[in-house]
Amino acid sequence: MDYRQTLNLPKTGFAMKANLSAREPEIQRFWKEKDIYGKVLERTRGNQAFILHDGPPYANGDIHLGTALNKILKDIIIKYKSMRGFHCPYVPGWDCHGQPIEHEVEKRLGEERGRLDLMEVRRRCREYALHYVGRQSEQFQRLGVLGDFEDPYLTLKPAYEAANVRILAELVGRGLVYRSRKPIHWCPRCMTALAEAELEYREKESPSIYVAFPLLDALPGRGDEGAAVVIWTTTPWTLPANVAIALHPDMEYVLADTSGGCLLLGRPLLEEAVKGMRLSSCQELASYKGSELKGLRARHPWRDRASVLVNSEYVTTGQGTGAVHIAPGHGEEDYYVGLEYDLPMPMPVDDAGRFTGEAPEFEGLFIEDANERILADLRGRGLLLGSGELLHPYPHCWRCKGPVIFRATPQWFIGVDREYNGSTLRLRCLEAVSGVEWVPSWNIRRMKGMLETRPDWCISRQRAWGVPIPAFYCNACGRELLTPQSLRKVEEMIGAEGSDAWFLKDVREILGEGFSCPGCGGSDFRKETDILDVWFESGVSHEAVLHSWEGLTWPCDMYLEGSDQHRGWFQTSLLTAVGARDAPPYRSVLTHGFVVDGEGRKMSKSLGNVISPLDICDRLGADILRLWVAAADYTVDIPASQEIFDRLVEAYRRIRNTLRFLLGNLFDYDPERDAVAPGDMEEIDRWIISRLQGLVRRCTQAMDRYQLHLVYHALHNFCAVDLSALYLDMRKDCLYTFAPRSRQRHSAQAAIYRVFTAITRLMAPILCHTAEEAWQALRGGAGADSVHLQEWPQVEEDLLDAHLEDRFEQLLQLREMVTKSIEELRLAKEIGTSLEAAVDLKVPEHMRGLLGEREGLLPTIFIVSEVHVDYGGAGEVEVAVRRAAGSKCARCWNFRASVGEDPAYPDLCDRCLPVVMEWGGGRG
RNA sequence: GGGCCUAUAGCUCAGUAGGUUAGAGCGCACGCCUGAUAAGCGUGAGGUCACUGGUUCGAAUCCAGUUAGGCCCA
Repeated sequence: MDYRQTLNLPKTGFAMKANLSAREPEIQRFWKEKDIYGKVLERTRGNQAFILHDGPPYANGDIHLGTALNKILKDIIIKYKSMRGFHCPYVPGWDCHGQPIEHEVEKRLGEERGRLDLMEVRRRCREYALHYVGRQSEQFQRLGVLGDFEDPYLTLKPAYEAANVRILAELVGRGLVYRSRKPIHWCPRCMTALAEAELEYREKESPSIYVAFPLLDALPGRGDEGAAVVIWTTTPWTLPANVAIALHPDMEYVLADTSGGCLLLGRPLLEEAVKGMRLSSCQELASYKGSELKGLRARHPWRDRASVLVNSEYVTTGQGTGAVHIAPGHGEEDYYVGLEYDLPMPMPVDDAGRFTGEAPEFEGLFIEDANERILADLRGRGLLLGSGELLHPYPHCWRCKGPVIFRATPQWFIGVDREYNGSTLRLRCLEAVSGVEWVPSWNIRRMKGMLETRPDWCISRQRAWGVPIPAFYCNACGRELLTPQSLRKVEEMIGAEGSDAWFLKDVREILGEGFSCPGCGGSDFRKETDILDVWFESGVSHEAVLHSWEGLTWPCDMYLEGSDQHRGWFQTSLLTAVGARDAPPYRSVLTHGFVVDGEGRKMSKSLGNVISPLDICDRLGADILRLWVAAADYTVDIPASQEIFDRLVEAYRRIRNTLRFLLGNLFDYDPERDAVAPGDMEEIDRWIISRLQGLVRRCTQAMDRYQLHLVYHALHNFCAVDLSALYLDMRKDCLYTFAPRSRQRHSAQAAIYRVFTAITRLMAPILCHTAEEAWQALRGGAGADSVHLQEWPQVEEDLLDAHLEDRFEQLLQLREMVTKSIEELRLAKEIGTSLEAAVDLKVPEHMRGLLGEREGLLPTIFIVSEVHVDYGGAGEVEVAVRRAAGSKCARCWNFRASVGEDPAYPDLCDRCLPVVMEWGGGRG
């Protein structure tokens, strides 16, 4: 007879094959239909808040692994905190303005470019940004992220735009905003500023010249020998704007008597320079350290002012003479040297790249055309020591393809060292940083280091797509008008109508009456055309968002972004918050590393090692991606590779099958009807319940420290070892073969029920879809609550039984010896399954305490048919395994002497016989 | 070149305050089972703790340097 149907074999609709790519969208629909996000907020309303403020990704392109990692981390933390009872509204946001979008739109315009007016460009940029907001929103939700996706914050919304002006007004009120010049990339043909991303680097042939700057002061310890310091440059046209010559403080400089005169050159570059200038003789006279020469003056080729020798770490030994010509208006490094030494910044070049009256010798000439004249002039003065041509990579304009230049233009700045109320923004920020919790903790070093060295913040951009810098200029005297009062007017307007209004309305419409120039008292103004740096825009998100969505708080509890944001959003947010609101906008800052490949190298198209999160979702499922996030120690680089995902899929399967098996054994269990209190459970069931408490404790501690990978490992280990390899394997005999309503089986089921309902909740923040699917499966689906509406499991101290666990630890050690012995027999082909084995233990007397009362449990622990214990052992435990006596019971597969005792059921053992009788009776 | 950080089995991670033969899971190899079955179980083999030097009775752990890699800056 086939006794299969008399067994309580597992039954469940929870499929072994996950098919996540199809199932997850269904679960997400379920969340949406039931408004689970709203219900979670409802459940926690009135509780303490935990606000994670979303850093806005840029609305350009599809999400990549890094963006996915970031959003999943946030989502896991929010789901966990919500289950812990915190009120966690999550408002996702997008960075919608800025040069990359404008550049993309312009590229697509093609022929139309140039014909479109500013407003049309802005309209198209807006369309473009909103398109990608929609797209990324769907992609984020596909990852299982829950949040207020119906009403996200967008930096292009009027209310958000107004916040920029509000913060700016505060900064202006504190005297932190000023206007000054700074060199930027400039295309003299298009007459426009260019961003780094708009540059195309190509080879260019430039003049390569050596120029003598005769020293006005004597060298230390020497008389006046008419010595000259020699510079090398590829941009002769920047020489009229020269104000200094930079030497490396640690480099050695040689004074040499040469065929070209008495020259000062850097020692490491001496040979090359002598060759470059074709000098026939060169005799060393003296040598100096760069730091010794600081402060000496040289004669400028054309101006009355001296060119002063300064020290700079920027000077390299790669090319040139070790003496670098400095024109602060024509180079970024030059600019910083200028700031350091408080040098003047002449700018004799106009918008069209022509020399102005500031360089009368070359006035009217286009810079490239002037090179020749400059060379001739220098030669005439005897200052040109050598000239040639050089092919080198040089930035070109993406539009007209011509070479671009560095040119100082007026910009707006936030001064970090301006004093107000007895301190500066820099110092206040440094102070504020100490009150913030940095995770990992060493991030405070990085943040402080960057704050200490950062320059003033240039917040203006010569662009169309963004929020205007709402300044006015007096048409009479040119002076700017930017006051808290004028800004309030603009804030009102932008808040009501959006930033387009700035461009559409004239000054009087915006300002109204009552404003006059602080310089000349005039009342005729024009508008600034620059817009704000997008970093300023995202930097005011705390102001724009945290006050404006229900339930959010200022400051918030956490910012969570990649470690690159120390220089980005963490810092810009801190500057605007401390500058305008006198406090940091966040209580804690958590950072993660960057995604790298299996070899630890960064992901890049050129390396061909890029993995798309959307592709992973389609092929493997979002839960696999979430498992990847949870499994990695994200404080450092996060590796991603095919192999890693393969391993994660295996791990996922293990967890899923464990859930499935648990569910399968609960098919006939009713927690109301069949419950068994832990105190009444079988010892083995109390053991797994106790182990479960340890798991809950470990997971809770790890989550509280944001150490997700410890949760993953703990959960996986629990499923693979405690449950699959041990508890469930040992308990199958009871679950399958005991009478369905027997006390022992109910005890096992009650334990399994507790385990199941706990681990599904433990994994819910991470495997949010799978946990939901399993949770629904337990209740048969319809009308069930979401697992995300459940509370995080609590450690039940009274169920934690260290003594019991210790006892089981010893039993499991015995088990290990037994399984090894069984394996020997199996290898010898004497037995197959362990139920074919009988075990004889010879143990010392002192083990009677451990084993005496548990002899009946030993066959279960070892999963064998028979165990005999002899307490007459001397020292070591001796294990002997032999084939079990008796015959195999056709139902429970144990080997029993009792099989065959009942002629009506000759293949049943005495344990199965009554169960079958009852089963038959129950059926009849 | 500068700042911050990382390096433990093929993979993901533990390794508490320097102290026995460095752990886990997965993968792999071999075997078992066929009542978790595109599952489950057992046994086993894998590590010069990146490298070099130092401190110490003793270093994966502390210090210095080197190499490789990441982020930011130049």
